[in-house]
Amino acid sequence: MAGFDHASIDAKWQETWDREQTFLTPTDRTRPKYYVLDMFPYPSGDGLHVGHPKGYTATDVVARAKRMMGFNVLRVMGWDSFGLPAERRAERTGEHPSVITERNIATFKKQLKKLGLSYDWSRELATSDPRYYKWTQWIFEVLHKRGLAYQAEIPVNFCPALGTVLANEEVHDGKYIETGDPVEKRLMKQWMLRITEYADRLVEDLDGLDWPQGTYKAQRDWIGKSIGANVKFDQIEVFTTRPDTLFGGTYVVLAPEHALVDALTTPEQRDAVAAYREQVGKRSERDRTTEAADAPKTGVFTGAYVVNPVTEQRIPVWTADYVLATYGTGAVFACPAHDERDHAFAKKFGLPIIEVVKGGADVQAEAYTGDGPHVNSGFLDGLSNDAAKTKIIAWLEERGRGSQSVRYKLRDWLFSRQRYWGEPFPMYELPDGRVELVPENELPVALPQIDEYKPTRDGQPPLARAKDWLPYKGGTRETNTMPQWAGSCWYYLRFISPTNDQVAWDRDEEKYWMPVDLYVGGNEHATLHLLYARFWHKVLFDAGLVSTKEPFQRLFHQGMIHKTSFRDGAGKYLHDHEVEQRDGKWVAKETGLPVETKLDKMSKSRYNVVNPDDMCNEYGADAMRLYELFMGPLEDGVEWETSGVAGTRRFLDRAWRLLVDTETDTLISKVSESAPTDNRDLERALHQAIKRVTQAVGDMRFNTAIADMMVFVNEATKATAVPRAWFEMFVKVLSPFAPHLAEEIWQRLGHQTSITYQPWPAFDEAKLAKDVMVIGVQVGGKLRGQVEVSPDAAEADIIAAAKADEKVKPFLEGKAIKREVYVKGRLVNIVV
RNA sequence: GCGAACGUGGCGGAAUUGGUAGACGCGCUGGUCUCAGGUGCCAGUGGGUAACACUGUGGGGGUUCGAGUCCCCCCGUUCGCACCA
Repeated sequence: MAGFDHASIDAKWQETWDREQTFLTPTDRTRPKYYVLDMFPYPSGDGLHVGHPKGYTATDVVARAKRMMGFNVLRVMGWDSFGLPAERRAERTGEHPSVITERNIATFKKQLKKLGLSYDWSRELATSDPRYYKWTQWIFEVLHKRGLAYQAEIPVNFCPALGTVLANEEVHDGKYIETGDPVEKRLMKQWMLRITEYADRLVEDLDGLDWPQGTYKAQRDWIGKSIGANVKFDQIEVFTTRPDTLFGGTYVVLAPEHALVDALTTPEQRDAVAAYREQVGKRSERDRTTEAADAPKTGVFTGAYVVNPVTEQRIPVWTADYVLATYGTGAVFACPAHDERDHAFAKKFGLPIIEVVKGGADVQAEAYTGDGPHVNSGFLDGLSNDAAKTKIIAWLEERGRGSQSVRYKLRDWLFSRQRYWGEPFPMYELPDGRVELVPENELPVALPQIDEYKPTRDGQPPLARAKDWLPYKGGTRETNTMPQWAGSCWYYLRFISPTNDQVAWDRDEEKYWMPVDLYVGGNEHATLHLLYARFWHKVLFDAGLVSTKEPFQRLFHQGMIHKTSFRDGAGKYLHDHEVEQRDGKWVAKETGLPVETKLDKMSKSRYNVVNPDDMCNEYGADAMRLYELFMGPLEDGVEWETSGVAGTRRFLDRAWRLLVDTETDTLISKVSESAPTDNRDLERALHQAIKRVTQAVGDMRFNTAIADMMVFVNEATKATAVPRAWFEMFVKVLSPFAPHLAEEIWQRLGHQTSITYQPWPAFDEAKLAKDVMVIGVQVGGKLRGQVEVSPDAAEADIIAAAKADEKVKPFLEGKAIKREVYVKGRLVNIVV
C-alpha cells in the first residue's frame, strides 16, 4: 500500500502542460510582472547532476507561487552554449561544435523537463545560435560606437595548451583556473573593453540592490577603488593613498617595467638593473602578486636620486617587483615606518625608517599603519591621518607638486580570444590599417566552416583557416572571437523578445519586464559574470536602449550540493558501491584497503555524481524537488543523501493517502464537505503552513516551510476527517513544490482546470493562536514545570498558577521570592 | 597574512531574534499489520538514571531574572582576498 504512481502522474501532467501551453508567458499588461531568472547553464557533455536543479527548483517554486498570487511571470531557460569544452571535443573528434552542442542541449532539456519546471520553452535561446549572436555582435557595435572598444598591443596571458589568451580573471597562480594549464605573458594585439570607465558607477549603483552582502563586497573589492594622490618626485610621478606620510618617504621604487628605469639608471648600476629585470621578466605579474604576501622582497638600486617634494631631501630610486607596472603610476614612494611592504624592503636593504605617525610600538621593528598624531612632519605635526591627508593634498596642489587622484584595481576587459567556438567580431581591417564595423544590416557575421579547429601554424586563430571567408569589402575580417562571457552579458534581455528578428528586444516589453526581480545562481559568478553584465547593461542604459540602471534587482546564491568521494591509496576514485564501512572505517570492498573520503563537488571524474533522472525514476519528480529544498537553507552547501528523497516521498504518499485509497485507487471519504471544522490543531497547522510557504516565497527559506506542510499532513493523518476546503488550501500551497501530485489531486477533487492559476490561499493570523497557552515555569532561570492557562488569563493569575504547580512547589519551599518575571504567552520566571 | 561567515543529537537541520533547545526529516530501537517484506501504522529516540536529581548548543570567562542567541579571549571549519602603494 505504497502510494501514488509517480511515473504515470509525472508523465501525464508534463504532457498536459506542454499540450495546453500552461506556462506560456501571459501577454496582458494589466497585471504586475515578476521576472525570475536562473543563471543559464553551459550544456556540458556530462548532463545534469542533482546539484544543478537546486536553484532551478527554488525559482520554480517562486514562479509557480507568484502566478497563483496574480503576477504575470516571466520564467525562461536557455543555454550558454559557446565555450571551450565543445571546441576541444571537436578538435578530437572532428565533429562540428554546433553538433556537439545541440546534442548536449537536448540532454539537458530532457533532464530539466523531467523535473516539471515551469519554463516557457517557447522562449528558449542559445548563445551560439546565429539568431542570438547576431545581437551580441550588434551590442559590440554599440560599445564600439561609444568608444568603449579599442585595440591594444598589450602583454597578455597566453595559454599555449589552449592556444589562446585569457582574461586576468581567468588566470590564477600562473595557470588557467579551469584546466590548470600554464599561462605565460606575451605581447599581442587584442580587443579591449573600457570597463574602467564605468568603475565608479559599478560601485555606486550597488547601493539600491538587494544582493547578498558577500557579493557586494566581492564586486567592490574587484573594482578596488582607492582615493589618494599623485605626487611628483622630480620626473617620477607616484600614486599613494597615504600622502600624509610623505615626510617619512625615504626612497622611491619603480616597477621593473617602468619606462623611466632605463633613463634613470646610472652606468655603474646598469648591469645589476638589467639582470634584475630579466629575472623578473620570467615571472608573470600574476605570479608576482600571488606569492606576494610572505615572499621575501627583491630589488636593485638604480643609482639615481630624486627630491622628496615635501622634505626636499635627496632620496634613492630603486626598482623592485613588489611595485606593479599596471597599477597607479607604476611607481611608489616608500614610507617604511608606516607600510608593511616598504618596511620589509627597507629592512632587507638597510634603508632609513623615519616615524611620522605616533601610535605604534617601535617603527624600526615593525610598521605602524594605524591612525595617530603626526610627528616629524613639519606643518602636519599633531594632525590625524585624515586631517593630514587633506592638508598635504592642498599644499601639493598649491605648489604644483601633486594632486588628488582616484585609482582602481579594475583593469580594462581583455575581450578577444583565439578560439573558433565563439562570436566572431563584426569587424574587418582595411589594407591601410583602418578597422571598420560590419554594417548592421549584414549581421550576423556567421561562423565559417573550417576543417580543423586549431590555431594555424603561424599562430593565427582558427578562423584564419577560412580562406574564402576572410576577404570582406576589400579588407580582411577579424579572426578573433569573443570570450564566453559575452553571450551571458545580455541574455536576460533577449528572453524578453527571443524570436524578434528585427530588434534585440522590444522596447515596450523591456519597460514592462525589466529589471529581473529575482536572479538565482551560484556564487562562483559573484564577480565576473555579474560585473560584465552590469557593465554592458549600463552602456545600453546610456545608449537609451534599456530603462533600468541595473539589470538584477535581487540576487540569490544557492549553495552547492556535495557528495562524498572515495579514493584509494593510489589516488584512484571509487564509486560508492565499490566501498564499504568496516569498524567505522571506509575500505575498498575488493581489496579491504582503506580509502580516503572527502566531501567533494559532484563531478563525473570523482565518481560521486547523483543523476536527477534516477531520482525522478525511483521517487518521482515531486519528491526530488521537495528534497532539493528541504535539505537545508538554500544558500548553504549540503551533502546529498538519497535517503532524504525517500523521506520527502513518504510525505507525499501520506498526503496522497488523505484523499485516495491506494488499494483501490478510489477516493476515500476522509476529505469531505461535511467534515467538522472544529479541529483547531489541524486548522492551526494549515494556517501555519500557508503562512510559512507564503513567507518562503519572499525570503527563500523553503526548508522550514516544507517542515510545516509535513506537520499539517501528520495532523491530517491523525484526524478522522479533513474539511475539503482546508485540504484544497493545503494542496494549493503544496503545488509549487510538488506540481504533478498537486495537479492530480486537484483533478481528482473534481476540478477541470489546472491548479497553476488558482488563487493563492490567505492565512488567518487569528487561526494561529492557541486555545490554551502552555507557559513554562522557571525558578531561578531553570525550567521546573509547565502550566496551562487560557490566552486571556491575567498575569497575576498565571503567576499564581505557576507557583501552585506541583513540580514547581518543592523548589520554592522555604525560599523568599525576590522577583517574578512574566514573559507574555511564554514563561514565568520566579527568582528566589 | 588579512577579511567574512559559521560551530546545536549518530546525520541534515529548527528555535517567534534575549524567553520552555533539538520543530521537520534521515537513521536507529520496540510493537503492530502481513505468507513475507526494503511497505504502512503506533510508540520511543541529546547524554545520564530504575526513576528523580543532574547535565547539555566547540572551549573558557562576562553581562542578565534568564544566553544557542549579546560582549571579551581561545580553538576549529568553510569561503573570499592576497605586495593594488
